[in-house]
Amino acid sequence: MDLTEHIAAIPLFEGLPDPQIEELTDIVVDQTFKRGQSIFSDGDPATGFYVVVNGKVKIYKSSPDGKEQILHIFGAGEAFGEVPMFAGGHFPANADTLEQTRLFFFPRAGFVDLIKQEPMLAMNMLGALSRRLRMLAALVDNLSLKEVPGRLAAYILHVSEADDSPDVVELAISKGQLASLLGTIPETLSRILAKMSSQGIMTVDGKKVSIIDRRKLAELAESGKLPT
Amino acid sequence: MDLTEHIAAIPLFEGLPDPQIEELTDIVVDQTFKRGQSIFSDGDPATGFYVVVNGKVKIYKSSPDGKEQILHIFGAGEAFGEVPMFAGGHFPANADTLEQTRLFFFPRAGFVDLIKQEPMLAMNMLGALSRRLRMLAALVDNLSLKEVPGRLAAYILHVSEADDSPDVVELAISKGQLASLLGTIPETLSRILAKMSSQGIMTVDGKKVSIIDRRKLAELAESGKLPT
DNA sequence: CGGGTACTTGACAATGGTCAAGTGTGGTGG
DNA sequence: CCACCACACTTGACCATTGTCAAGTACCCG
Repeated sequence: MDLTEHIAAIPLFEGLPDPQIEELTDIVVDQTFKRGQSIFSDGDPATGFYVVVNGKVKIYKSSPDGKEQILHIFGAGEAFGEVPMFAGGHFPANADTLEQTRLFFFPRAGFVDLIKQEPMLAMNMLGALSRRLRMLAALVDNLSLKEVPGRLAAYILHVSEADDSPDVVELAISKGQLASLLGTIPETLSRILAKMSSQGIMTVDGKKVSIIDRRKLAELAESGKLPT
Repeated sequence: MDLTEHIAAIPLFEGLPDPQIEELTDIVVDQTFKRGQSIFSDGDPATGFYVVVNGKVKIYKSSPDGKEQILHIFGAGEAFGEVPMFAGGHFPANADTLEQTRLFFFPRAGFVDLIKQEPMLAMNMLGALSRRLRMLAALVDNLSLKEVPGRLAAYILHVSEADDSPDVVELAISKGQLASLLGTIPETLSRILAKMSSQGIMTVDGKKVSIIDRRKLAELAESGKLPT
């Protein structure tokens, strides 16, 4: 699979005529990062945006004392770092790889012109940003209106549903990262997993979570509380 | 000031050629809401989006037991409810007026076509969504990584800076709404305002907040803690 | 077979939410 | 013009959730 095919396969570029795909192929920068490397940091000036070819990237905010809140985790085919192209000019958060990751970097120069010429590209971009807004709104909802057990329940259900609702789901990320995504710390997550297991809601074995009582899980996700 | 002028003055439509402005004038629906009315609810199917002519609108999520988290507050000239036009099809949150408010409603039909024809409109829309993402990312950062005093400090500074940094700022919203915006409740906000006053950081008189020690406020906003 | 990282568990402290009871204050109607 | 009511805000006592600090265990990678 060569560069052009890779680029044509990116959802963001779906429906783009071939000449434009070629144009993108000319400007793309192919980069590979090792696990745990920083791609950019909050406040860095942005000179373009990225698409994940393979691997995983976390977008996160961090506080002076080292705590992190993950905003998104992006996998193959997903774009990130577009916001500064349309507002600001500097990245609004940090990006690190979670594993070895291959990225396509598209320099800003010229890309904006391409959008202006290609309504399809603009629409795809609008769709991508809109979905992202939806996700962030859901995150705020969770952080602010649910307690940790509720957030965890919602997450498990979300993963299960995204995978056609099997009762056994595999966590794609480490528990430490999951804690950061849920806005808590590993200790708390660990305790809550233990409590949910002991209450017969699910079983946990490493990264494998088996849902036993989906109804109780759903209740919990609706801001219900875990009985003591 | 007639409809066309109003529409031409909306930032989202900046740079649009006159014929398109006329087109918008033909499809716009002019609506007026009283204070405290619901414009749409989380999950409602969306048939278009809105622009605030005057007044104030809060966009918020709410939990089954009635708690609310405000995501945004929009004033004159700002658009909201565009997300479902590009992703989903239903609103991702609730919208209520905070005071008597006049809105322009733009039906979805035709609007998407207009975007495809007018790169300028697409760019404006991308800018609007990008700024919104930035704001939400900042909100998540605050909710997750700062305690309430820090969030309040950041809010006060933000308002002050948006107004060219005067030392006396007027709260645009009620303290109850501010509590919801900061992800807390009126009781807690009240206590923290009292504490900050007694520590000589600022004084509060109704909706008027006078910043006394801007340095301490800035420290606090950087995730510092309020000394007991 | 190390050695470090990830995870778990325990005891403790504290932020902030709940419940309850005031204290204004502005708007309305008598 | 004043009384009254609703509503926004404040204050106090209490307690639940969750973060902190400190060990200890399991596990993966080299």
